[in-house]
Amino acid sequence: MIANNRPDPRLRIDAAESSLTTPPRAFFRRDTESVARGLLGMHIARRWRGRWYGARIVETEAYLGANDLASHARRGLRSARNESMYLAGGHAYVYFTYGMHWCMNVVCGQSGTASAVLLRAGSIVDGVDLARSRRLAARADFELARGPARLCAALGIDGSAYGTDLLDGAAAVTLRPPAAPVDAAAVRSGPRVGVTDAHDLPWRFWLDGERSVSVYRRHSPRSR
DNA sequence: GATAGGATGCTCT
DNA sequence: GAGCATCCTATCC
Repeated sequence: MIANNRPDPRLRIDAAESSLTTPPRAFFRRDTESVARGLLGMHIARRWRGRWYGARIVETEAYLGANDLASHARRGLRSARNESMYLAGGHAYVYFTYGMHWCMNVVCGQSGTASAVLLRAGSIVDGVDLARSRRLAARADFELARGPARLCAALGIDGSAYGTDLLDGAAAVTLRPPAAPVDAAAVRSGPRVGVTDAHDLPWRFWLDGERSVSVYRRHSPRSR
């Protein structure tokens, strides 16, 4: 474990170097919306077979826990599936959905609360060749991690990352601060994608102009 | 380009 | 048993 409690604006990302730079724990103890905004521009780094590769986060969604009907922890629900949502801020909540897709959240708040931020999209900055090999259906590089399941697929993130401390620089999946400051004016917000309940709340955030931001589609009930 | 429908299995009610 | 924090492909314009 590394000392993560000292914010350092000089931190820079270099995937070729060590894994010793992660955001401070205090960053994730704030309110969910602030964390969702602040995650934009950060990098999610994945270590695989001794090599680091990763993506710059360009789109997030805030899920506020017990009082958010769209959250997996709505009404205080606690189960084996969402147990990691109740860990301290900075851990990973990974879930399997639609019978085939993995999606990853960054837990926020204090231990015992269940708010989280879904990583909806990223642009691959390291290991594009590896991401391409995992995402053969992608026609262009900006499509490699456009969408929460695609992001996980491109980086090879699955249930093995469940509960990972993303601020542990030695973990297989870690967070890194932005390589360059993010212009607050470039951050946009709007309704969340694909949720059935509370779909009009503007808790989705993205970086304006990024091609990897996913296409907004409001949830529509499906027949089987 | 936009849209509709199928795939797939886990989770909750 | 119904629904799902999704993605891919085919089809239509």
